[in-house]
Amino acid sequence: MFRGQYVHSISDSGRVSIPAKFRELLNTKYSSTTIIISMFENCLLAYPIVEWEKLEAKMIDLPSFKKETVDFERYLIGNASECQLDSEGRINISPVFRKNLNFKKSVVFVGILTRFEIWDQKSWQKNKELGFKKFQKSRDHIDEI
Amino acid sequence: MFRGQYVHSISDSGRVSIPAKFRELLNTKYSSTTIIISMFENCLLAYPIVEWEKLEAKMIDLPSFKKETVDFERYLIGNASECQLDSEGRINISPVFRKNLNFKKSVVFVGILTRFEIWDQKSWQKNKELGFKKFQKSRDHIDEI
DNA sequence: CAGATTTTGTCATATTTTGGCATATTAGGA
DNA sequence: TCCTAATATGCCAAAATATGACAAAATCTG
Repeated sequence: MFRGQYVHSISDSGRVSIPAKFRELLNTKYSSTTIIISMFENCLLAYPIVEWEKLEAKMIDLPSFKKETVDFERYLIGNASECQLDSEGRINISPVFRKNLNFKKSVVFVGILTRFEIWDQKSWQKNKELGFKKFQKSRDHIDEI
Repeated sequence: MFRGQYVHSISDSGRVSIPAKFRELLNTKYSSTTIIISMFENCLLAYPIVEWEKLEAKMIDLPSFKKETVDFERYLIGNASECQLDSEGRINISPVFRKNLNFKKSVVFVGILTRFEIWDQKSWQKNKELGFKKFQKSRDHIDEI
């Protein structure tokens, strides 16, 4: 499972290395270093190809013409792009993504079970206190755990 | 069961040894010295991998994109990291954790049944009086015991 | 098509993490 | 209270990791 936070620096050309722990998981559990990256709220969302395909399979079953489905799919699929890790475990993040999310010098990788997020470090910091408050609030709704 | 308090010192690189009593429990009851640590309010939360996976199994069934789920998982899993005790019974605590929780020289291990907490010694001292007040208040809400 | 610019692959190196040993410290028993 | 065994921790060498540099390849532009 993807877990934890890692801060990496990103080059001017948008190159960044994926945390070793995540690479290992891709190699062992997923036997593939191909990932799909798409936009999410203030961050990028990255899935191992296998997990992404599960997601697509579920999306295909959503009611095609429902407004919410169209909006959801257009955003998530429309922004998706496939990446291959290179021999050093790095990927390139396109100028479009970097511009939209304000990626500057450092980014934060955040592992969340079957996927991971990529944040600009400053945005992540800003979201931190908010994140904790949100967590506190969410706890009341997560009665099952 | 994890019980009791132990004060240990933490190296500049974030290395700290787990109390022998806890290690013994991991070996005997859990047959694994892999633990997951995550941030919680003012301290780290540590679970034997088996106990943690019970939590994750529940989390994986939550609706992935719902706001409450994202907030909850981003915080709890995003802050989690897997640790293998080394041959000397030590783990590393990442710079992110140490910074957030203000871990200085000494930390306190606090055993709580199926998990244990790790506090910065000073924060632990500070929270002591507060802790008693909170305990007093909580008593009225614990109906099951 | 030629030159300029960007992307990619490879190597080198600084930094961090890990493993193992040796010593200091603590706890428990006689 | 002292002795012994267990435990914690400092230290150093070895390995892994992140990232900067640069040349080769690919792509874009006029």
